[in-house]
Amino acid sequence: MPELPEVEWAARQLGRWLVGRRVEAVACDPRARRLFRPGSPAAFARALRGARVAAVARHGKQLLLTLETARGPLGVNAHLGMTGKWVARPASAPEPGHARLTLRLDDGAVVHYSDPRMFGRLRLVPRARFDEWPDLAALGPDPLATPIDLTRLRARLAATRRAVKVALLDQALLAGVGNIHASEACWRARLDPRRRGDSLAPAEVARLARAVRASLRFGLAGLDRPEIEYLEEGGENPFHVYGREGARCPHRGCGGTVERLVQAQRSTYLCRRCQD
DNA sequence: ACCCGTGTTCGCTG
DNA sequence: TCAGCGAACACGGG
Repeated sequence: MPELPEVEWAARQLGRWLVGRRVEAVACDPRARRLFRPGSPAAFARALRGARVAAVARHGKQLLLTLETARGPLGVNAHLGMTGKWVARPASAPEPGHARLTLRLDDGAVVHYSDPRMFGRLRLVPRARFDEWPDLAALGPDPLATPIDLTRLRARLAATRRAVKVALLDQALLAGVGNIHASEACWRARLDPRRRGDSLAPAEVARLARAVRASLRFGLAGLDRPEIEYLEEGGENPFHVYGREGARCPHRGCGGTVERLVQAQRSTYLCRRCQD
């Protein structure tokens, strides 16, 4: 599920559901020990009970919740991993499958975090000092929130021998680009994803930066419709090359075929005819 | 049954 | 010292 557009969408939903609300009861799945850091699921539940949610923010794929507790501010850094999902339900509704965290709010609503594979994380950040948290400090700039600094991107790509598509997955380069949009951005920029980072000319870096932002905005536009209440699996593949092995390249007049290959243990989709 | 997966982290290697 | 690589994590879906 989660690429950066989905995480942005989750942040907006969480903002609507949680900000200004008090958490009256918390339940954590005791078997999901690896999800809650530091400490145990029970300790996490104790830390959140009675807190009021002051803000929900996002940087890259990291969600940042600021809570006010009796002992002062407390941060929660949430990451959806591969299969994490936040859902709001009426208190009377059955909880979703693989609910790992359940928050009962003072307005009667119930918000669940569900995550079958438990590759996500729910991390307590003391005093909500996100800027001092090492994992977050290591992230690069967020390409959905701010224009891409071309000088910085050029310098960082010039310093790596890795393939450009693999470099795009490095959250220290740009925070939030995942496997889908890395492929999509290379296709939009007509760049071969196997090109070494240090082989790109300045004009190619500029094309790539535009393509990254265009792909992310395109992804968000597909979600940002008021009638959507929950993100569901299935439906049409909204992407241009991702998951489209064997299809015609959608670039006008190209006539090539989308192919799949593997880079750094992840699928890459490309059209060899127009990406070079 | 078998293979695949929208992500991150850790340990090894050269 | 460090960039880069590959296994590991855990489970559902095709």
